[in-house]
Amino acid sequence: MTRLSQLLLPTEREPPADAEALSHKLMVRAGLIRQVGSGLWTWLPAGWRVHRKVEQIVREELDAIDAQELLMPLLMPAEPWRRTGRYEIDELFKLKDRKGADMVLAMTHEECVTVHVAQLVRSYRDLPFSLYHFQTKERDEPRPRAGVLRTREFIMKDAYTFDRDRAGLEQHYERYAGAYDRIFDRCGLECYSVQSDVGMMGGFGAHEYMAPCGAGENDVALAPGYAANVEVASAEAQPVELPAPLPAPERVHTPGATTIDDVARLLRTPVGGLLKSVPVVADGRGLVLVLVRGDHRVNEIKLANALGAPFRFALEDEIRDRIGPPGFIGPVGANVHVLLDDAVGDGGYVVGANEPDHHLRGVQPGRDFTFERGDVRSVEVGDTVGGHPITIEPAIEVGNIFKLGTRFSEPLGATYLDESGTEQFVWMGCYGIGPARIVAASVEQLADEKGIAWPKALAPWDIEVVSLGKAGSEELAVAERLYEELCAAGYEVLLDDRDGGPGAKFADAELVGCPLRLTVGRRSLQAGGAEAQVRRGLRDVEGGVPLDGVVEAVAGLWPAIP
RNA sequence: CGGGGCGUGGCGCAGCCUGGUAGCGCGCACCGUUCGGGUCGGUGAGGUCCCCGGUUCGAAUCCGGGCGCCCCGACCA
Repeated sequence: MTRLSQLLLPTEREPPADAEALSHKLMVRAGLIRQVGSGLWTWLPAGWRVHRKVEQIVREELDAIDAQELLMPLLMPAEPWRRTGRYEIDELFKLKDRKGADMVLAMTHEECVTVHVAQLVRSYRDLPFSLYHFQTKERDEPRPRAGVLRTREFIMKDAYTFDRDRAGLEQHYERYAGAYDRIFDRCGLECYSVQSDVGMMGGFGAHEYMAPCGAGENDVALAPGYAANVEVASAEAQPVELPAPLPAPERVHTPGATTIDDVARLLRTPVGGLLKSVPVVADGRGLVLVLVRGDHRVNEIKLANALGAPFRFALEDEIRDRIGPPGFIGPVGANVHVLLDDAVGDGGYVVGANEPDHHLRGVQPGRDFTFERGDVRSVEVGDTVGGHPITIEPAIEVGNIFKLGTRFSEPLGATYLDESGTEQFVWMGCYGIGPARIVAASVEQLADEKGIAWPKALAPWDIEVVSLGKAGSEELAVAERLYEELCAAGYEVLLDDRDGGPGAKFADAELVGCPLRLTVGRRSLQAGGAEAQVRRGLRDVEGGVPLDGVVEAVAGLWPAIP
């Protein structure tokens, strides 16, 4: 049913009072989604059409790389989650069935799929293969937000690959990376594949697919030929004008100057000429003094990777006992291992003197203290990659791919026998896409002040035919005819056959955002046709389209419409 | 989990401070009007004022407790 007079398409003039994000406001206003509870949303008919468009693109591209679609349940026994150590995750919804057995609502399906593979795969002859499904995920998020961008229940396409070894996994991974590029491209989304942190899942490598948009939750560092999550990004730091090192560190009185800014002001030194001393305690390594330039910030993820272990910041007492008075600590003369950030260059730096109210200046790394190097700082706007300054943009993660290795096959016993009859663990990869996020990101990226401007690939309907006449009018009769002909030609068409003023109809059409609008009114009928307007950019098509031969005329316009 | 805010017809809000008949705009229904950018006029329907308890002759309003929702941060397998 695509007559607006009968369609449940509740458009609103005003956005919900509590909406912040553009996509949240517009998707509600355009009648695509409606909230049920915190992080819980109903997809109304128009919204669901868009969601299914995305699903179908994903499905076609995955089928094209020989992935096999199946469907696993949402509700499952807790047992496999205990075995993988993930039962304790706070976001996991836990419940009991009537017999008192522990159950969970799957937040992802590694456990489920691996249990099957453990049972079904016997031999290297059974490998490799890959499976995927579109299934609801349940996650008890601490803070759902921004409409459909971060919810407690959502549909995810999750895929899993199964190989006999690492080389097989690498191949599968590359095939998926290719499919993902094609998917986001077909969706008309601006999207970057960025190196990402493997996080607590461990694993052997991961990429995130990031769609830049204002409502994004992640920050991505971008330069020509470069894109990375700021969590792991590396770049060349802007240089700092530094004095040469003094023949020996000079002790200077800096009463009460416990912050970088205090010291820089007092000593008239650029902030980048100070070294910030950050004492941390790393698992298995003990106390480590991390040094970054005064104008830089320690990146905790990069630091953990550089240390090769999780860490925590040192406590005041530990600092006092092992190094010096907090606020005045430094590497010189301290009996502590030093990790020096890569961005620290040559020159005479200012560091804490390890005694109250004093700093040292003219300090030269290497001469005055020994150190280990590491890239542990967060990149900043103005840093460069390959000579190009980077920008940092917010982005929404619309997909990810992840080399799991044997993270799940080991605890769940997914093994096969190789040619020699030796039992081996299956090597796995996992690959996610959130269709709802693609929808929201598309709205964010392409909307204008009038509303949503769908790309052809995602639009709920290809064409909206607007009749400006009331019931029984010639305008409506003509609009009906165009509608029938275009439908018969294979277009998805929405007909605005409501009794209403032109203003309201145009406003709704622009809000809902179908790529092409045909308008049938008295004016256009006198000109012998229907007016045509491309939604993106609101470009009027010169001369409109004729009443006889609309299908041909639209077919002519269609390829040029974004 | 820390911080802030909000719950009053479908939506957006006022009223609360200073207790006394529950209001406005939009939307909706009907009549007329208009008919190429959210027409105009009239009539009308629609509300447990989030819930429970307390104070009071009387509570949307004051007090206590609870629930829900949003935003910022933390978190995000």
